[in-house]
Amino acid sequence: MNIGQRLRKIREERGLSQRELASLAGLTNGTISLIEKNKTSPSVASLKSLLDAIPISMAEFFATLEDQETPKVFYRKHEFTEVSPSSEEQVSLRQLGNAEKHTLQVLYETYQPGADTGPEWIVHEGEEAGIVISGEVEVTVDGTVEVLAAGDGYLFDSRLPHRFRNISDTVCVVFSACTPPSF
Amino acid sequence: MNIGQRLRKIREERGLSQRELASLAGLTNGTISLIEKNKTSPSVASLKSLLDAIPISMAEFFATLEDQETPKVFYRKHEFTEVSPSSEEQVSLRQLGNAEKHTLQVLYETYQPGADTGPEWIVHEGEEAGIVISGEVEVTVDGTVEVLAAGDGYLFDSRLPHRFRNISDTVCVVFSACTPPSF
DNA sequence: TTATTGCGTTTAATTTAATTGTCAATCATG
DNA sequence: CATGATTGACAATTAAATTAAACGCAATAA
Repeated sequence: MNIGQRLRKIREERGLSQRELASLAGLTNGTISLIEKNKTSPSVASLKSLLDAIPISMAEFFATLEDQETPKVFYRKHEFTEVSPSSEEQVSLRQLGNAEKHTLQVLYETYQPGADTGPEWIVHEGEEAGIVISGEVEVTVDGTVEVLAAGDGYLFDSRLPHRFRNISDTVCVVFSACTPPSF
Repeated sequence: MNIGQRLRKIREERGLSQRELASLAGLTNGTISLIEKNKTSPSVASLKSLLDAIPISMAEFFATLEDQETPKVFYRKHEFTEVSPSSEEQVSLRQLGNAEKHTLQVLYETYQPGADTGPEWIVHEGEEAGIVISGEVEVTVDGTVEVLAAGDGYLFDSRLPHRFRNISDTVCVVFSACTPPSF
């Protein structure tokens, strides 16, 4: 996001010191220093005070901020977002990035023993592929059933009805990709 | 601003409960409850987490929020903003609203004894008028000098060089209007 | 009834933002 | 040079956001 850099930029464009802006906004120079160095995330109320004093609207502030943003490329383990329906306790689907902004949806899937995406068949647009990282999973595609183990993979047209089941007694982890994103 | 109302609206549009959204955003349901009831102003970081989970961009969130905003009409005493140059200690100019958004600039002016806007003449576009609330002030417009007391007023073309001085030993308060705003 | 589940809210404890006061660096001015 | 003023940064304190847990309510099922 880099709120700090953006705030500093527009503040300096207006020729304001931290202290001047602070007094206009009803905050302190110390606060502005911390915000500009990204050492704190200001409350929306505080940021609004600052932007009103400049003045510039919240929408404008974030519009150009988000435009300039370099697209996110790298994701840490904890940054994957859980996207499995909350009802499903047995299956965890952890998605890489925000699929709505991409044509590729990448999932880190965890199937507990007994987990099952059925019995209704999954059908959607696009193609999907995956590779089993650990454990075993039974994959059914258009009537054909296979049990895949670590290192095995699959690739098929998502319009073919399909289903995943963990019929083993250990957790199964699958890494998959799908295009276009289906949810 | 009403961040709370807007957040609740879009959350409910997506059919999410506070708890669901909380787990997606990595916050707690209690926090969302407080935000939606405007009992707290979330940090920008927290709000971003929530909007990313929905998902909707910050710019979008504030764009429609600020569009819907009804223009501010009423101002409390403490909401007047001090606009006199920081160098001037003797003169306080407290402005009603944000002049940049209006064609009318309204000021609540306080002149300490000895206060003087001179010796350089003030000259700018537009017309200005005022009425003395309390105390006395010497007003010079285009060479003509008058001392105005409580109840007296003035109205002139701002392109005429003018100057205000408090030559009495009591504080003088003037209520003035100017169009278009000159600063 | 009597649990049970899911909802939003509230409260006390904790974590974090914001203030206050201070500092060294910078830049004019006499 | 001093000196005074102004700048941004920092440590310690205060204020506020956030958490974690419990609460009350309504809907649903046993």
